[in-house]
Amino acid sequence: MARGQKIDHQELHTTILNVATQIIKDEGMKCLSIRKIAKKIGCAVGTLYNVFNSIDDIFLSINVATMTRLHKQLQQEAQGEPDPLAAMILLGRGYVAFSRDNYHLWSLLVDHKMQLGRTLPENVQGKIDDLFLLVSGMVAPLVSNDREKADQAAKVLWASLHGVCSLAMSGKLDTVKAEAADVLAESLVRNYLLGLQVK
Amino acid sequence: MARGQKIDHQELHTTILNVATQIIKDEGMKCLSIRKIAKKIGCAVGTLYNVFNSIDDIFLSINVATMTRLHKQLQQEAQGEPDPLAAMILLGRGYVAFSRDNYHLWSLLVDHKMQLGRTLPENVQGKIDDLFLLVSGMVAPLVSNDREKADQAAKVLWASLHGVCSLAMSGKLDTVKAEAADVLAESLVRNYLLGLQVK
DNA sequence: AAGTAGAATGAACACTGTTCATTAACAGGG
DNA sequence: CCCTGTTAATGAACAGTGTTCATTCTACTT
Repeated sequence: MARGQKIDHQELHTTILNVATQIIKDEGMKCLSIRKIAKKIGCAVGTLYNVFNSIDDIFLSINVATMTRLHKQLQQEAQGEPDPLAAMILLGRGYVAFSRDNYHLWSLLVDHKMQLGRTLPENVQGKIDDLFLLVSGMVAPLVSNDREKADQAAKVLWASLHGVCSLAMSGKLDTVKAEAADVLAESLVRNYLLGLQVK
Repeated sequence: MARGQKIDHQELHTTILNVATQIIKDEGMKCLSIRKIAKKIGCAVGTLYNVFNSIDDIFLSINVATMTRLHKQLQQEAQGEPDPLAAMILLGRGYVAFSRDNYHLWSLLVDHKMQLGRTLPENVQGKIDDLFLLVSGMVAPLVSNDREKADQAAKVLWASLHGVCSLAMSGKLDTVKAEAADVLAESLVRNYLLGLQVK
């Protein structure tokens, strides 16, 4: 890329994200480096810093995109199922499926951590909230639309689903393979929600 | 340390682990480096490689120690409670407390991943199994001592507890602070186990 | 045509884990 | 007591990492 050449800033932005996303899809986040992106694009490392403040910003942007896709997929997965419990089980299975089908991107999503002291940018937190609200809204009918109860249940379910996928993926659940994760997820969602309704 | 000087191999081993553990406790795993350990001990970097094969081996050794402590603490926490449900709730709270009180060490435990293709050493997998068996044994009385049911429930609970702590710690549960994690954990354990016993 | 603003550049810096030829200290034999 | 292995501590060197910034070149304005 010639010096001083004015290129479409927005275009470069998306190119960087596309290239970075592809590397992560193929090789995982540990194999992503600034120089690798620059080499694949055909520009200098410094150029990337004119578009993103740090490699962390690139990670965060990718995560926002991943969460947007996840949200859409979960919505589609559960929509049309009138029974709230059945819908929530579908959502659980959908989450497991997403984490399996997007292993490296999902790993980035859950493994990436802010450096100590820094908080999540609001657009990232917003996406988290969106996902949380999706779950909360689905749980509400099961707890007499008690907002507080629904929020707590949603937090428990969301975090638990995350835990099941997380341990299943990293092989830390002993003999549990990725295929079995959806069985665990269904057991989790069904029994937790049943338990909530006991008396 | 003078060249060629024969020092107690075992002593150096534990010294390295102690120093590394202290750094992680104070600053987190991202701040641990081979050179930092060497500097604090007062030896060369190469010396560390005579004792450990890689920095990953150091991480794994620390994780084994952490899991041993966690196992002991959970055992103490729940022992003496005759009611299985109440005992399991105690275990859940104990787990949350441990992750709160040992933030950096616990983070290392859950964040550390084998590089692709490599599997966990058997002593590490053994410690995971120990913890899992602890939970499985406690759940058994609640599912008519059905081994298979108990194993599945233990997997669900263990993974879910992990998820609750994980998201609570990283601030990804929105307004949920670390103090509230034990409330979520209790909700999780109680209602899941109640649900399991419905009908 | 000259001047200016802006961005692409890549060398440089301070780090990382890991390797390995060098070298110093010890142990045993003559 | 010296000499000779053997052993292990050493730290420079290597190939990486993210990040910075003075330089340089282009495109646009006056």
